[in-house]
Amino acid sequence: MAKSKADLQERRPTDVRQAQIVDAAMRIIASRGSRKFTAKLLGTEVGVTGGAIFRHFRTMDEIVEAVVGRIEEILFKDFPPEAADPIERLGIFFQNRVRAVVDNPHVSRLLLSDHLAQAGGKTQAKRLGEFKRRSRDFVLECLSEAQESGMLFGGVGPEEGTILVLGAIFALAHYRTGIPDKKEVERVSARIWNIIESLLRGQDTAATLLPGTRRLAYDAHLRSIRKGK
Amino acid sequence: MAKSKADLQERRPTDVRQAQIVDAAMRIIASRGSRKFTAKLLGTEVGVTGGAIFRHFRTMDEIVEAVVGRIEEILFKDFPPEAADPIERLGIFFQNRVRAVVDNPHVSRLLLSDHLAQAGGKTQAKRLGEFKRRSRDFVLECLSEAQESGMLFGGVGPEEGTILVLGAIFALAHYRTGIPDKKEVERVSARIWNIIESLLRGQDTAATLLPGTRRLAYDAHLRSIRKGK
Amino acid sequence: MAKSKADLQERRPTDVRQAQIVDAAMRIIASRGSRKFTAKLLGTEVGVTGGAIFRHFRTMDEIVEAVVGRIEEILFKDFPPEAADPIERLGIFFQNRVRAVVDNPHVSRLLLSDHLAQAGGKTQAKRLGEFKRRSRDFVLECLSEAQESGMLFGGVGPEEGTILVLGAIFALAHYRTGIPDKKEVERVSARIWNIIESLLRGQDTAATLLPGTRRLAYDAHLRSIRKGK
Amino acid sequence: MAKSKADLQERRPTDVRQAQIVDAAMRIIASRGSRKFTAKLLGTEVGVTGGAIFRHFRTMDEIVEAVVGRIEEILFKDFPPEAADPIERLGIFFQNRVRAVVDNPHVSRLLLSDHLAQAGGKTQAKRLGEFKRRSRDFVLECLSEAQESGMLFGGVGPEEGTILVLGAIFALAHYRTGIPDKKEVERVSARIWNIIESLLRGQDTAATLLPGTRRLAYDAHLRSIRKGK
DNA sequence: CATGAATGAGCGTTCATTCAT
DNA sequence: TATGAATGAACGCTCATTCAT
Repeated sequence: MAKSKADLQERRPTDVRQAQIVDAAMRIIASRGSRKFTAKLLGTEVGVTGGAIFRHFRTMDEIVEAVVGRIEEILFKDFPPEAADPIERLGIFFQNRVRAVVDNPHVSRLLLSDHLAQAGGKTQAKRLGEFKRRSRDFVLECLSEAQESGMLFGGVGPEEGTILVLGAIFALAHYRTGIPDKKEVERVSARIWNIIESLLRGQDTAATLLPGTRRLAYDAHLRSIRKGK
Repeated sequence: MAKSKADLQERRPTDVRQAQIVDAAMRIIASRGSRKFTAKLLGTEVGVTGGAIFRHFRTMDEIVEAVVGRIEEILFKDFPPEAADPIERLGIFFQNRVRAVVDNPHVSRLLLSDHLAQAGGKTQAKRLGEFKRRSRDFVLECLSEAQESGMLFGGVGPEEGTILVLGAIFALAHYRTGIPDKKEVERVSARIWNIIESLLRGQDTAATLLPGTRRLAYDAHLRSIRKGK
Repeated sequence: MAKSKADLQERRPTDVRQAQIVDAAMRIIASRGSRKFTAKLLGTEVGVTGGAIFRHFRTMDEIVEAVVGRIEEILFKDFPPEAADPIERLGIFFQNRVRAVVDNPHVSRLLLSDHLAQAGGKTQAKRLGEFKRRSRDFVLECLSEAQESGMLFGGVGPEEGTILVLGAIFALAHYRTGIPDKKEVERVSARIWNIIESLLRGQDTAATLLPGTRRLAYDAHLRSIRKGK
Repeated sequence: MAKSKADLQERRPTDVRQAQIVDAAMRIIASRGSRKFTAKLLGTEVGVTGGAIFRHFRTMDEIVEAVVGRIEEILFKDFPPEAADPIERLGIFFQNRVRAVVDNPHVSRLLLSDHLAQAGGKTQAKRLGEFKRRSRDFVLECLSEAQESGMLFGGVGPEEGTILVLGAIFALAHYRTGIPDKKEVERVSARIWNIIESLLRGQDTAATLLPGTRRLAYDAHLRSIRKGK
């Protein structure tokens, strides 16, 4: 209780401040827009003056760079997943990605919004484009592999599948504007994947909802995530 | 001969200028970011000086307001569609909306990017939120109605359906970063809808790909759009 | 009397303001130092706000560039003089240059002080160095030519002569810290040149003070300057 | 081995640091300009952080004050010289001063450039002005005394002589932009003084170049300097 | 209706100076 | 004695907005 003063934001070492600043930057850019991404507001958010920001980052662009790096971390944690079955692999990616954007609501807004692209220069915009491309390519490859292995139901091509999968992730990320109940989102996202999976495999959707033996690996993954929480 | 000068951008009446300005504003915000959304650049794009902008709009915020209004027009043209069958109705909406965002690439970027929300104040952000809500509610209602009428396949609830439908629209809007071939996007979007529709109706997807009589109304709509081109 | 308002600094066209700004910049840099060379003070001096400066020059460096240009004009007006006799030529240069730096007291301080070199970048520093070199080379060449023609008294080489000539100009420019009486400076500078000339020509100094026929051209030049006043 | 760290710039007593700081300050102001005269750079140059500077000087102005003091030392070392003959006295001053500014190139630039006047406040500017005045007065007095003693050749008054003497010092200090060969400068400066002296004494310059007995005192002084090196 | 000079607020950044460590 | 985080006041520059012309 003698440390009541220390609880306030005073004299943190640079590495701590850097993390705080990157956090604040993500919050600001995502929820208040790149126009509000100013050194002063950044300072206010971490409890220092605007000028003090530049003790920890040389320029504002450097902060954007760090934010983009942080997004990459979040987005591509455990990427790419390693399951033999390409559709299973896709399912793991789906759940990971939904989880990532729901747990980090700023990230999804950041990515879609191109706010970063304008806050940072062309370099950062390019990196962000790469993130999108890398994700899309992964999905496309999973589905192409599935198709080549004859696992993909004839009515759905890799291209259409990609749109459905990525679209569902987008939509789940933007599902509720307010702070969503993560539990609920998780339930919905599980149901969504079941639907997509059965669609891809060309099964009777109803059958998929009563999980059979084939889904064991995926279910195990899901359980491990839940326990990890 | 004497009017050679007048052919250039000089001394247009306010209503003409307003339209030019709103156009330019959409272009700038969408493709160069809200940070570049300045009176000077706006002026340059329509061929006047920065100061002249304020003859036609009192403030920059007023321009944002007009841009939001324009987006509403584009997004909710022919909305809501009027088909008796809720899934058919949804299909028409799907195609209209995909068409709208593909024909107006700025709009899709604008909407998702919340650039407007930051350029304008909270009022505009609210309006944009309304647009999203109105669209989502429409989809949800279509699917609820379908469910109540027993037309919705049991494996897919209205909520999941909504996510798939909206997600697909998102994904199609963002499908290609460059300027997409509209023809191709249209083909893909048609295939996507077929997949979604058969999924919703619980049919064998393959069957849907061989259009039956039930899809006549929708196909008629599609044809009318194509002719309109 | 109805124009009392117009006398104040209000709404001048860019070219007028640019001249005012360059003037003010010279004054400030020369007498208050490059540290005080700020947009705000510049603005105050010409009667506008600091920000308004940038309507007339894009950057502060551009202002420094203009100042350096102005100095070049002042320094190298009527340069090089065209007299057949190299020592006469040198005399004209001497009087011109003394006149220039006495009439424009800022220039001499500016040149010697390297204030400009730091206010501007390396480019401007180089240009200023060129001014010095060009002046020294002219003096050196006059004296070398005189020597080759056998006109230079043996006791004084071109190098020593150059130092005496340039040094005298320096010293006259810095002669009085306050605002000097131009008339007096002119008288002194004429006497100085007489001394230097007779020294260079190896004459009895006293003889030179009683101008003979050989100095007619030079004296004519001096008279024309005096009339031009 | 254990003191390898201590060999670097670490934890010096204040007096040592103060000297280092004044040195660094002179270097910086003279060669990089007063705009670069910052606590941080000063710190870097002496091997500490910017903040540490203020352990040794209370303010930056105090450093400037010390620099000015240092300049005074350099400039007025062995001043005024004590020879009976006023022209001889002047000659000693001349050589001393040329030597001082050539040996301490920073000083000459510092003095002429008024960098200090801007780095410090008005107080320092005044002191620097005093230095100039004191030097000029000394020269003027030597020449007046010579005139009163009938030693000054009639054609050259004390005022004109002062300008020639001070000008030559200026010019020698600025003679070469790069690092000058001290030996050569010394030779040139000796020749220059010979010329000036014979001019002042009204002698045939050539005679002066063959040093006679009258110059013994001065020559002795010169020799003592050379040995001192 | 349009220009272009001006204001004033604000932004990124630097810097002297202070102070807890 | 030194470090390095912080403050607060500039500074260069941009921009929305106003207004005389």
